[in-house]
Amino acid sequence: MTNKFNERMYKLLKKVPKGKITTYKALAEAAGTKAYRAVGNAMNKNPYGILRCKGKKMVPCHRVVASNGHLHGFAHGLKKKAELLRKEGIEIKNKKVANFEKVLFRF
DNA sequence: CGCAGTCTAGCAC
DNA sequence: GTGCTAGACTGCG
Repeated sequence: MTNKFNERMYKLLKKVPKGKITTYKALAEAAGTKAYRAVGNAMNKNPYGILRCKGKKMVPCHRVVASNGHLHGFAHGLKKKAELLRKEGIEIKNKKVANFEKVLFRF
């Protein structure tokens, strides 16, 4: 039905600059909801996966982590996402964001 | 660690 | 079309 929730997530996610990340909580609250679960669900089940980062619609789900900076079971492999994040300047340590607070983007 | 709260998508009837 | 289940979460006990 309404893609509004989805679009909101993507928009907010796109608002996150490179080398920065955000959390499900931040996205949900920024979207005006408390459904942190729905945020992750939208990323996973919806058409804008990380693989769409080909220059069109870019939804860097890998830039979204749990509230504690921990990389929760992403869809395409935590390892891949960890490397991607590291490439953007985000340090990953044991599947967690080392400098989480430093790279965390606040809306 | 386990339960409750909140929302979307998918499958069943 | 309506109803129930599952899910990449968070907060509290």
